[in-house]
Amino acid sequence: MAKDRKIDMVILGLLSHDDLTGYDIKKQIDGSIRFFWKGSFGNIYPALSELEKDGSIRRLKGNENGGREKIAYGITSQGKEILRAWVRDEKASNDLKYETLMKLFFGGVESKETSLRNIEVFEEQIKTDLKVLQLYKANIEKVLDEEDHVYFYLTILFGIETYEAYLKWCNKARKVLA
Amino acid sequence: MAKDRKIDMVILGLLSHDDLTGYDIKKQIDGSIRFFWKGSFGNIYPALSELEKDGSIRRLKGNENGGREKIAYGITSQGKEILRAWVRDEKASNDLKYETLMKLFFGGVESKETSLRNIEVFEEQIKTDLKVLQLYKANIEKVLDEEDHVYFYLTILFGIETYEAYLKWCNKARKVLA
DNA sequence: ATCAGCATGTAAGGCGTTACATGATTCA
DNA sequence: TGAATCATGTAACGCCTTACATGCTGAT
Repeated sequence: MAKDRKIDMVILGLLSHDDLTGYDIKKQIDGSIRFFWKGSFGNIYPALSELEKDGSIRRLKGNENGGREKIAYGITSQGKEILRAWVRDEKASNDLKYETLMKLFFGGVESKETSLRNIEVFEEQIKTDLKVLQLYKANIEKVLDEEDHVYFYLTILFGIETYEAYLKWCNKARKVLA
Repeated sequence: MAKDRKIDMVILGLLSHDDLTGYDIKKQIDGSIRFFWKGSFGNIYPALSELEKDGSIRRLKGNENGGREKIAYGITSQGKEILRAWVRDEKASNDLKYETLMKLFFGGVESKETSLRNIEVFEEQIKTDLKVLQLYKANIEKVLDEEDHVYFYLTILFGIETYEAYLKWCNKARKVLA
């Protein structure tokens, strides 16, 4: 196992629900997972190779539709145990890098309008993402009875709660600056 | 200039207020800046060398107290312009990695108690940090009339707003899981 | 005298981003 | 036929973390 490569856990986590290809995994990361973790092909494919090598996942031969090269993976019992051990481990590092906040922190070297503009750009991005989250929320509330959906639901609630806080702050910040 | 090394901007930003040593910079990062950016000695010292080499900062000879080795740096006009150009640049990447959320997202592979525990650990950390932020807030509100303090104040408000949202979410999450 | 904190740096190794390379399939 | 999307990978390069190495200063 890689020492500290969390992308391994994203992969194991996703494969614990379904068999997936690297491309599928990327799509899921870019969908709902991107709100708390990111990944790229140059990241995912090497991780898949290594996870296969040490027996945490296995390559599946299910290539039913013609000659297309498409490699799906499934999790092994070893992989499942590694995933569980990681979930049980209490320590978790939440590493936040807000370049927007940094620009604001040093905003004194430029005009007030510059900082207001930086806040505006941030706000627009948040509004866009918040709409996506609210869509997810509406969709999942229809199927909330299934046990596993609860965990997805909680992460969406987290996103909505924090994004709304961001927007509240944007308004406050505008007033303080003015 | 390094391509995409934001620690350069932290350094330039701090030096735009005061002359500082690498050690001072580290302390400031570990203080108020750590809420939106992090840095280490292995990060800061090489960055200082390179910033000096391309003329964005300069080494100051002010070593008044005896033979102690202590290297303070000051920003140059070139460094100030680089900092300003970066602040003016609208694009900013806010890169958030919440391992806690990831553990929760895949919480279905373990017991409900495990997820509740992970939430609890997160909550405790947030409560600790929120107290620090509220202290900062109280202290800075005494001197808010100085123009430059406004920017620091805004970042503190950001932290408080989001951390309070985290705590609200923790309570919701507990209810949803129960 | 000893220990915590001040102070500067280097080295190894790991991780990730970006760009590139390649080719198949689907739909207009 | 051409473009978009599906699909897998590699290579270069850069950045950061961690651990290590070294020595001074101030307080008890």
